[in-house]
This record gives sequence, C-alpha cells and structure tokens, in this order.
Amino acid sequence: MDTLTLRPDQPFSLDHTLSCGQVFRWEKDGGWWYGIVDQNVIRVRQRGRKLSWQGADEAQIRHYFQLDLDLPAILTVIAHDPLVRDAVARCNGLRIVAQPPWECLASYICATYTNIPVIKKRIALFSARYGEEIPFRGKTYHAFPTPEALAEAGECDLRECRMGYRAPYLCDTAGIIAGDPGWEQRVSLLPYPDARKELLRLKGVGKKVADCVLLFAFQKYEAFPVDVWIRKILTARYPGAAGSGRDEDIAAFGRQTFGPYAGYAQEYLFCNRENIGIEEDNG
DNA sequence: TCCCAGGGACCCA
DNA sequence: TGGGTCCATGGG
Repeated sequence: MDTLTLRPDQPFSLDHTLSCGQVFRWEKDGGWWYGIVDQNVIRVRQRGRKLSWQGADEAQIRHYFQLDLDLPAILTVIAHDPLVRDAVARCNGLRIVAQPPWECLASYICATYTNIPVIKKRIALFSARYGEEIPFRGKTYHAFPTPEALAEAGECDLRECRMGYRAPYLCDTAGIIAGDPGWEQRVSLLPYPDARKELLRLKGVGKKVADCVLLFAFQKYEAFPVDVWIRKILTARYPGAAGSGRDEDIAAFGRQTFGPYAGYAQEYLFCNRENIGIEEDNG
C-alpha cells in the first residue's frame, strides 16, 4: 500500500475525476476505485487529503491524475463565467486525467452516438476478449487490447462485441496505429490545430472524438469537445453567442471564451450537465 | 413502443 | 462548405 498527502492548496477529488465520464475502465467497490491503466490494475482510495493505492508507483499516480498541475491557476482563468463557476463549485477537485493515448483513441471511437454505461460495457467486452490477462488480488482483469490485437481481430469479430457500425472504424484505425508506432510522439509534439488534423485522418474520428483524445490523452487543454450535452447547454444558455449553432462555431466560442483551458471548462460543464437548466427560457 | 445517447461517414446541392 | 440521412445498440 502506497500513500501520499495531497497539497491543501491543490484541490483533488478522486470521485469527481473518475465518475465524470472521461474514463471508462474504473469502477468503485467498497470505497475503493479499481481501474486498468496500461498493463496495471490499480486500486485507489481517497480519504480527505490522503490518497492510498496499490498497483502503481507514485510517479504513475501523479502523472495519471495530473496531481502536479496547478488546478487553481486554471480555475482562475475559466471561472469568470458564472455557469462554469457553479460547475466548479459542484464538481470541486475534478482533474482531467492523462489517459494512455491508444486506449483513449479507441475508446472514443467506441463512444460515438451512445451513452456512457453502454460504452463501458462495450469496452469491457472486447478487452476481456482481446486484452492481456492481469491477475490482481485474486481476480483476473484485462489490459486494454493493443492496436495489433484489434487489427488482427477484424471487423466481424469486433461486431460480436456489440460494436455495431463502429467495428470497421476501430479495425481500420487499429491497423493504421499498429503500423505507425511513432504516432503518439508525433501528435504529442504538434500544436493543437495540427494534432487535430492528424487525428481527423483516422476512420471513426471526427471533430468531437479528436478533441476528446487531445484533451484526455495529450493534455491539449484548448480542445473543446462538442457533444449533444455541450451543444444543448451552450445553445440554451448562451443563445446567439455560438454563431449559427454549428458544432464548429460552438467549439470556437468555447475556445474564445475560456482560452487555453477551454477543455477544463467543457469538462466541468459536462460533469455538471444534469444540474444545468437547458430550457430556452431558463437563462 | 418510443426516445435518446461523450457522432461520423457518405451523399448531394 | 453545408445540410440531410443512415448507421447498431441498449437503457430508461
């Protein structure tokens, strides 16, 4: 068991961070969160400012949860907006994690036009089938499948994992990534607009998926993913501000309004989506 | 039964 | 470029 004491001036909420919808391979059981990151099963618990875990070293924990990122400085930039300020108050301590890029890319290809519980089931299904076994505390978990494993599985087999029309997209992209081991570093080094263009070349990756991957895996915080929730919230609460209401106009509005940390504003709004009135006369 | 969900590809004007 | 339309699936 490893522990660290969180700095009092750096808010962190394990619950908000893992339940806000940015990750799909974590489950809470008996006060502990269990998740699979790369080849590690991690269980982690927060009690006040004390963080305890097994299955990773401290550097991995600090990186994954971005504990050394100055969150109050970011919130100062984005919380000038009352809607975001309210979301920050309700989702205090939410941090955008640093997901493994391939896992994040493949996960969000699976996440189109569906809902979070279904996404989690779908990913669990093909991870159990194609991911390497990892024993942990008497149970067997599965790593996220490698691009090689998913490319080899083929479209038909992926359809058996309830992937539906996403199966050929995932299979195609898995093949490209498997044959391009330098993609992660290349995307990482590109500025946001160019990194986005690079991801948009992949099958099953549109603007929203690309922005999610850049935000959740590459720490490009100016990315502002526009999904159905964000579209509803912004068009209802900022009528006229987001241009014609096209997703690209909404994303541009987000980046202009919240600057280099637009993605953080987006994630707080998404986390607080159930509490934000979206009726048109509710503004 | 119907509607909706962390959308994208494809077609057509 | 921009606007329909279709696509598989499962939860509520």
